[in-house]
Amino acid sequence: MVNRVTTVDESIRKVVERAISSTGYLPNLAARSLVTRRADAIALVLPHENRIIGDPFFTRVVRGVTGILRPIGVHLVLIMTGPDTGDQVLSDLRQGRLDGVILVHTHQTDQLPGELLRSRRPVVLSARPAEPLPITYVDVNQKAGGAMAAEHLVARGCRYVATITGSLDRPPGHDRLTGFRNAMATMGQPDVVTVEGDFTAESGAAAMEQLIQQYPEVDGVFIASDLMAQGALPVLRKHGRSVPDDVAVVGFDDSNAALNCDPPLTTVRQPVEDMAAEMARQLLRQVERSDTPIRAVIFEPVLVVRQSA
Amino acid sequence: MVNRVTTVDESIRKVVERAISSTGYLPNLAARSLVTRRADAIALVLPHENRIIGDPFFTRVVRGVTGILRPIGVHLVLIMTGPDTGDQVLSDLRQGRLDGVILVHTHQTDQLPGELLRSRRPVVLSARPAEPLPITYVDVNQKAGGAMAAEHLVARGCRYVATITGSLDRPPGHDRLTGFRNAMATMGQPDVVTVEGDFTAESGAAAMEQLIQQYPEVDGVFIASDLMAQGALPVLRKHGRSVPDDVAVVGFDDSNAALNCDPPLTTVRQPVEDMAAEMARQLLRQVERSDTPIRAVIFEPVLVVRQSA
DNA sequence: TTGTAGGCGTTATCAG
DNA sequence: CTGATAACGCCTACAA
Repeated sequence: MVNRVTTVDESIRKVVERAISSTGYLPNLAARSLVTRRADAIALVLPHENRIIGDPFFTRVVRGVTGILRPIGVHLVLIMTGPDTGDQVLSDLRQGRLDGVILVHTHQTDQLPGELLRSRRPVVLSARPAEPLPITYVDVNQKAGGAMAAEHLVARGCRYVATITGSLDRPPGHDRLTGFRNAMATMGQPDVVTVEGDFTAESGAAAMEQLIQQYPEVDGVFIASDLMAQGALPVLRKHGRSVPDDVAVVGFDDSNAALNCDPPLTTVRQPVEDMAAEMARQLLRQVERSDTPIRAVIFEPVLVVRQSA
Repeated sequence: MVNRVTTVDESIRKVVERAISSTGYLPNLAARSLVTRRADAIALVLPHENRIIGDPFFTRVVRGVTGILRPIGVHLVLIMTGPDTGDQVLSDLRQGRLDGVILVHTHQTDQLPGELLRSRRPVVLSARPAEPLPITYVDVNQKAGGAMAAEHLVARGCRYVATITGSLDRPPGHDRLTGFRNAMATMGQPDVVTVEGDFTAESGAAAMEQLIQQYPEVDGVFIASDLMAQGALPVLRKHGRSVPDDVAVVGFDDSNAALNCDPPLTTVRQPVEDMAAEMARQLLRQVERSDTPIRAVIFEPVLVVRQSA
């Protein structure tokens, strides 16, 4: 009756409600949880590496997820992966402390997705799993993003285009390169110089160093993350190349790093908040009914033009 | 008996434990919570602004707190402040969904600390409250940090020293300046040019612009956060000043921003992980026994010398 | 040492 | 439409 039941006299309801608000009564959620079998809490699981959680990307994920969870009073439990995270999460799920899990940037070596799947718990991934799994995920159209970068560089007149990729063993790194290459090929430049980074600023700097040695005539670079671009720009400057006049640079993500770059970075923006909100929605749907069909929701990226290209 | 009871035969205990592990039995925590009156969850409350949670500082807080919480199975619930966060948190506390709260970078206008205090719930702040409150907090010795910056700049021979401060209406901003000024005065330079920023990269850039106009002979600057320094460095370059030869720069925080700077930033490091761990410990102590005395735990900063000064 | 009953605060069910 | 009662799963006490 504390909950919304329609079958009550208005008069008596008023009285009770007055009593409630005067007493400051609040239902004990542990007791409720005991019978409803809902924890009203979901976990956001992140790789433990320094960068990810300090990455502005993460802020946006939290904001998007919170936007959905907060209004319905569901808690967001933050979990950084560690040696025994898998067991931890699994038992939290079984113990009824967690209703489901959002896995962000999980590595392909992780067994967690598979285990969660096997135990038939609500799960959503933040990107296409490396190996095909019957699992719901939300992603940005990575290939389209890579293609947008290619088209922008060519359109602004770059003739010697190269790319610094992310980790190629991870789907986003792989797909961005594929999209970029395909688009370049379509525009008559099938052979693009490629250097592999690992999404970090340091790797971006190293890759740019290598790129300049190997391909000094370069006049346009697609760098598969803003963070790598942030590392790469000082290297260009060090070598006396001005951006965008000597070399045009397009990043990926539109993180704060893009704004902190000098010059501000032209980049491919992912609608991270929207994607995160969708992850939350998909997860809640699974919590609601366990027979929810598996889905892949793909968002379209947008090119944000600033000064680097 | 599932818990540690000593009054049991070794033999039978073995049997039961085998059964437990083979069945994969796990106690339902909602039920346990119902009787123990513990949620085994605490909240980390952060200001909602873009920057804080995307700030590497935040990563370190999470890592420190998680280090304490994880081993004892306590959940970390992430809450970004919003219009009604206060009520939300308070009712979560009352409903027994939360055992306590860590307030990070709370603004002085927030009424939450006072309310929590009044309802006698476990709370810990991440810094000295603006107005004196009988509340437990963990902080770095901000003044000592400011003084270290001053001493380093003077020691390396800077004669025209200035500072870009953080928000002066916030204790850290205020205290860093005080410590810096006092130390400069002690070393015979009582009048230091001061420009106020607000801890953001943009404000750092604007402040540096203003500083160069107003005090062109400047050859050493203490910038009260790495993020502001990151914004300020391109401005120095734009004006043809090389760092550290023309102008030496010392930051504060030792966030990743310090490493992403060009050149890498000499900065005052806060032991954020340790501080966060201490916050968790203090909070758990309060959860354990509500008569835990109020404490202020102060950590000492360390100067990290890189290339900017 | 082991077994049993009662209660924690809700929700859900089933007569009245 | 209302009111009583049985779970929910665990812990604590008290008996056996």
